[in-house]
Amino acid sequence: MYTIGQVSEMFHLPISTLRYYDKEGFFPNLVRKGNIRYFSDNELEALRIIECLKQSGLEIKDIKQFFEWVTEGSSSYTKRKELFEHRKAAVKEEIKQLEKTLAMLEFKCWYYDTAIADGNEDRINAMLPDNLPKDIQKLYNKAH
Amino acid sequence: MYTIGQVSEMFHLPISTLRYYDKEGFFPNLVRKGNIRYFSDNELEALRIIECLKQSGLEIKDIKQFFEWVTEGSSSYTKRKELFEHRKAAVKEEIKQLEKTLAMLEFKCWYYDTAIADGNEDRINAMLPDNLPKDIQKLYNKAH
DNA sequence: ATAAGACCTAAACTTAACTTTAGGTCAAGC
DNA sequence: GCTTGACCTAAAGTTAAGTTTAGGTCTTAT
Repeated sequence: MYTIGQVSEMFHLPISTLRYYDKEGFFPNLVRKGNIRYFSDNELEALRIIECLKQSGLEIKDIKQFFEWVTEGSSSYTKRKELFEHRKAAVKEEIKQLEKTLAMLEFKCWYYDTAIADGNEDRINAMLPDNLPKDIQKLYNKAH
Repeated sequence: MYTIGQVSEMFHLPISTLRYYDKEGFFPNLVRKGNIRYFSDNELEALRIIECLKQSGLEIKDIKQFFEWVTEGSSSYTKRKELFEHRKAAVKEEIKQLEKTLAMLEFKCWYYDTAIADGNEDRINAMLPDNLPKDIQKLYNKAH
């Protein structure tokens, strides 16, 4: 059993955020003793799920919906599974996007390395858009 | 040369967003004829950079700063390069986080597959936290 | 010559996800 | 017995990144 201050430290989340999550219904089984919240492993796992769904791009109101399904019990297993499948697809897509972004950033790092060495961008501009060094051309094509 | 409507279609961005970016100074070399904006390849590349920096997690005010550096010319090459290096590190970190998130989502998909097959979560809970099937245990450990 | 369609501005509005404020309870240490 | 520190609530405030509104211009098709 942990107090809100302990959980705040464990997850590096402000206390106000934990209270806000509670108000949103994200801890359906949270126990209170004399108005004070006590977080169990159950709530810590809920927090991990919240962080996961948030990182996956889900909005707070839909995370709320998920916890409503949890309180409905086994009849909502299928809905919950579909939610996770959709989030899985979304995260895979997001990673793909970020890899494209990364290619652009790596290209730009080379770009400025070269510009710094040359003192200007003339030589680079002469190589664009398809006479870049082989590895750099790959990055450029991925990013564009 | 493209009108704002054409660029809007090409990049799937609302016209209002392009005007907002312009007002923020993201197109330092944009040409106007009789008050109408004309976007050249130059501005399209600026847009690609904006999208890239935005995806990398940079805030609008810092993207603005970047375009101020661009107008300063070659004296800011080093600053610009450092910006891209930092964004590169940030995106790599973000991808790592998303891969952890993905492990959690894959674990949860297995979890609900199993719960649906069993009609309850009892068997799964008996396996937690370290008697899961080998592959699933890997996902679980990565996510926790 | 008028209606439609693309463009323009300045300024007010929106939305999500918190965060801050103002005020209060309660237990422990000095 | 009083102050400090950790907890509590309800309600107002914040912030970023646009979006919408209300008004206007200019060109082109009818």
